[in-house]
Amino acid sequence: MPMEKTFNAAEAEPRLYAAWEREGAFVAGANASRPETFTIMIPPPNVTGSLHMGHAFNNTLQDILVRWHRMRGFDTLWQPGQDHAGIATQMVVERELAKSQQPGRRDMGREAFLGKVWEWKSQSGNRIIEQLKRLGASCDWSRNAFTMSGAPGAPAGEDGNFHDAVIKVFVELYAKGLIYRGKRLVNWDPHFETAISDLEVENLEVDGHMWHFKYPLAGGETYEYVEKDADGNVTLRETRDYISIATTRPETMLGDGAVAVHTSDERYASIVGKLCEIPVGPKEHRRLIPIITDEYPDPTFGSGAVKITGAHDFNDYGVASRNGIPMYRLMDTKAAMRADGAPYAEAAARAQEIANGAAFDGAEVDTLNLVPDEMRGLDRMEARKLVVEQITAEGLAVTHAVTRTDKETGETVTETVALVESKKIMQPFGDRSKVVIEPMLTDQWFVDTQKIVGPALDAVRQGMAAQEAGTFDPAAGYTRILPERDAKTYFHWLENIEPWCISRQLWWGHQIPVWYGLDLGDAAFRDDEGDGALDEVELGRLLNAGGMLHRGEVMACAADLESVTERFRDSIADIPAPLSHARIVEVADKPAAITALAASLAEYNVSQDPTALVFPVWRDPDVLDTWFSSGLWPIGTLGWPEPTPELRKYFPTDVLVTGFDIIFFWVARMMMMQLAVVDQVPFHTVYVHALVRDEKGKKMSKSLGNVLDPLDLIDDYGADAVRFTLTAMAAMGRDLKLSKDRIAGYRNFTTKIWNATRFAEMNGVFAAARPEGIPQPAHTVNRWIIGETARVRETVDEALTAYRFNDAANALYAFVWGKVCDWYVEFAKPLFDGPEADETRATMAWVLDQCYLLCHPVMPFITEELWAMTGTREKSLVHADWPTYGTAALLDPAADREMNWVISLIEQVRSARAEMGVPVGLKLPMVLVEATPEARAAWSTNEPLILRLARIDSLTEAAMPKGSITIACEGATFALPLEGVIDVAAEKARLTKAVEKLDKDLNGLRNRLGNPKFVANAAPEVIDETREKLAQGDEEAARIRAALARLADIG
RNA sequence: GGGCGCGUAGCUCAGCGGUAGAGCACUACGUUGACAUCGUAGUGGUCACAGGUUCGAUCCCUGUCGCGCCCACCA
Repeated sequence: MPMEKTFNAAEAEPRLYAAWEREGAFVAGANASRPETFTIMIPPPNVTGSLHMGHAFNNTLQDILVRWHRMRGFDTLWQPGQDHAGIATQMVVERELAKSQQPGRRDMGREAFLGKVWEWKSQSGNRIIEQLKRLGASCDWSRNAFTMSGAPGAPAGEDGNFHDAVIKVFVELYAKGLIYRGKRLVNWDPHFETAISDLEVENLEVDGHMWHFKYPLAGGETYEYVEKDADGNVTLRETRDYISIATTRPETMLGDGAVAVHTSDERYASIVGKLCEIPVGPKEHRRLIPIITDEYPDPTFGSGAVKITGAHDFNDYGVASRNGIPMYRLMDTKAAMRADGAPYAEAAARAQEIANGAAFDGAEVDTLNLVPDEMRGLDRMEARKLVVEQITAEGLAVTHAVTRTDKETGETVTETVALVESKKIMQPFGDRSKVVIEPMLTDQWFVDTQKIVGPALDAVRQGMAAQEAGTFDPAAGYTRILPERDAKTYFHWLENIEPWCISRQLWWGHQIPVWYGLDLGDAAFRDDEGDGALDEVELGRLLNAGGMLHRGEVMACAADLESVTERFRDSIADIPAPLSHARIVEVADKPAAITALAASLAEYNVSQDPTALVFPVWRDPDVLDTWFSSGLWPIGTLGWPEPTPELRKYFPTDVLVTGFDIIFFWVARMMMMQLAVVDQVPFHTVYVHALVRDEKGKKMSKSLGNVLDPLDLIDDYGADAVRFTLTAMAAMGRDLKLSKDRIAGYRNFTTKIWNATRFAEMNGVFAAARPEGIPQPAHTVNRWIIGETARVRETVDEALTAYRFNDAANALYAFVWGKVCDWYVEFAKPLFDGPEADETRATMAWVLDQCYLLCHPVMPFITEELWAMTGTREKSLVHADWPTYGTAALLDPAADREMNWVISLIEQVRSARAEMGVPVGLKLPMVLVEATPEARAAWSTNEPLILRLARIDSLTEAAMPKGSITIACEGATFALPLEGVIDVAAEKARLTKAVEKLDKDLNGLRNRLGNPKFVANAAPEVIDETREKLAQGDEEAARIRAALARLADIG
């Protein structure tokens, strides 16, 4: 059956992929012929994800490495899987519920909601896997992993043990003191109502305003305010009864705890330590706050005085913490002004006691609500408006004079207005929710990253040092980052690392394995009478303690409730005997716990049976940051904490291929966590690739509408073309601008290799069985192409070893198209008619096989198809043996030189013909004017090829005929007699141009060789090379000059 | 404000001490034993600018000018 004219990717690709899967071709260990392993962990796409260009790029590169190693016989594992993506997934499922008019998350409750998420996952969560298959990704799907597998509530089929790994790590790090809980200022997403990490915040510049307000000094006190210029000259001196404060967020004034000025600021030295009044809120309850000093305020900015709102600003939080300034939370979880707690008057009175020196109880962050009654429940923007109006109305806004021209009268008017500067401010937004993020003082869990960052830094420092020294060893236990520049990003972030907030107020995720109980340890529980029963007083005291337990909660961090029971036994050892026999029972929350305890104590009093006592605990409702679990991807996917054979075999993994955008999120955290947990680096090399942009260099985004969907491209051009394009453009560390033209070009390349095969097939190249081994033909052409093949094999191996994917792709392209198709196939045509037909067929069959083999990692589909079509094969191309022949053994320098001469001669003839306007169809006679014996030999060996490709009908030896074109090449001068056809002047111009160009080059070479310093200092091989070039060039120039001279005779 | 990078043919980019390459685009020609998703030939570059190091610089160093990206707490 004759081959089609082009490869039908749409038909063939799914068929070929299915065949690979049927054979189990991607299963780790399949067909491995050597003991070494090669492992890549896929960066797990989100379950909610669908394949975008970034994935296509990332996975193409991984697949190339994987397929290359697999063919080389490594026991190869490409571990696939998906990330549960806490926020993103919860968001998607909630949206689905809303769309289908189902009850919302909170209405259906946690368990039911999680059921919905799992349901969604099983229905829609596999889309990206199918898409990766279309790309040709050769992952071991039998091992597909999920970061939530094995979690409570997971349905059948999701029973891996990733959850166990995550929980175990949390418990261990907690035990080591590397995870702690604390009330800290965190980034709060008011839409999702959860904390997020620094990395999930994008800071964007927006239009904002800066207001300037007067905070009056307490009791109407005054001071002399003096401003000086840089030279110390007084520029302003006035008596003031206020301190001027600037703010972009007036609503936060309600939570101010102090005003700070710089330690060295002389302007305010006289009022430091005094009190000033926050100019907002009910007049009769204005709060007074102290004026303090700190290093933070910048005396050159604004008035130099800063209001300190510890609960709503990261800088202020630092100042407040350092100086013991109370922090008052003003907003609720939706970032509306708080509506809970006692009325404002009461709260303000308490705040004033604190300002006057009463101790601030940390719990008061949550219990004191300093939002004035009329602002409670308002959106923060509404509250801001009210605050500004109120202050302005009272005349406490700083004013300035503005002159303007009255439109009607045309007069110039000067008026005094409140000073409101319009300015660009940086505002934080949630990267998922896109809403404004609020700094919020809440209880969260943190990883003490400073304590575990050391090994992660050391490992890469060593890896980079080795890389630079050229002594990099994959087995040495360190990690290098390529390109080197990205290591700087890694270092910079890790060296300045902040504690990592890992708790999220979400439901979809790994629930934090921590249980709280009532703190019954100290005075709260006391059996005053010692009668073993609790009377009402004793009970009341206990419950009262329970109700107040903000701080004294007893915690147990353990994998499950059973382990919790054991921990509690320890922690309640000093509790009176009856209670220590209590059973531990999990309840939903704290109020329920108090009720349960009361009931069980009553029961105990009646029964006096210690086993009637119930000790209630409740689990932390928060879940872990998704990146906490994906940070364990390398060991978690291999079965850790179980000592599985896979873990032993495939860990540490080899290479991580990832985008630079998740160096912080993921790479750094994997390094830290794997080192902290199993004390090994997770991979020896991190290959960081750039971003795929549109053809104009813009980031692809839905809102810009410039997104290229890889699946559309695969439909249009085939997966191989898309892969080859991405590979050819993968210059290390540089963003790539993708255009359809480029892909079409590489699609043409697939067609080219297809048609070279088609040609071979039509000429009986595959008719005979392939002999074993590498052919050993006699003809120069065949010997030459074998050498070229050996060269490209070496180039591809070197390029892939160095992760220079584009070099590999370009070398293949240049070889297949530029050498095999352009020359070898053309040379073969006449050879098929001659005595070398057999050896040429054998050589061509071998060469094409090498093309399939070498191209397969980049273009797996078409090569597999051609492999199958062109012979009876022992195994599929996926598992065929990667060529290992050396270049030197297959290179024939004489054949090389000869073919270069032939090619150059043909090119010169073609060029001359085209320039002289000789019709392509016209065959010309050629005259050999003079030649060295080598040139004569080269001619005679290759005569049929030259005649054919240069379109010459015969060669005769004669003196230079009149009116002919000169072809000067190494060792020979030829002529194309074109009397009457050629224009002597044109030929003269052609030759003159050629000789001038040559002369220019030759002069350069001569000058260099004439420079004694060059001869003295340059490398000997460079000098030799230069001399050789000069000699060759001189010879050629001489021939052209001779031709010119002859032309002159004619002319 | 810090950090990182980039300015090479009309476009997109390789190259990074020995005198400049690819693809696309463009021009002319073309029914050549596979391929028009093709072939042949060609046009096109003070390698941003200015200094320095060197026998020699697109490549290394310094500065300038343009352009990106990342990080950052100026109220």
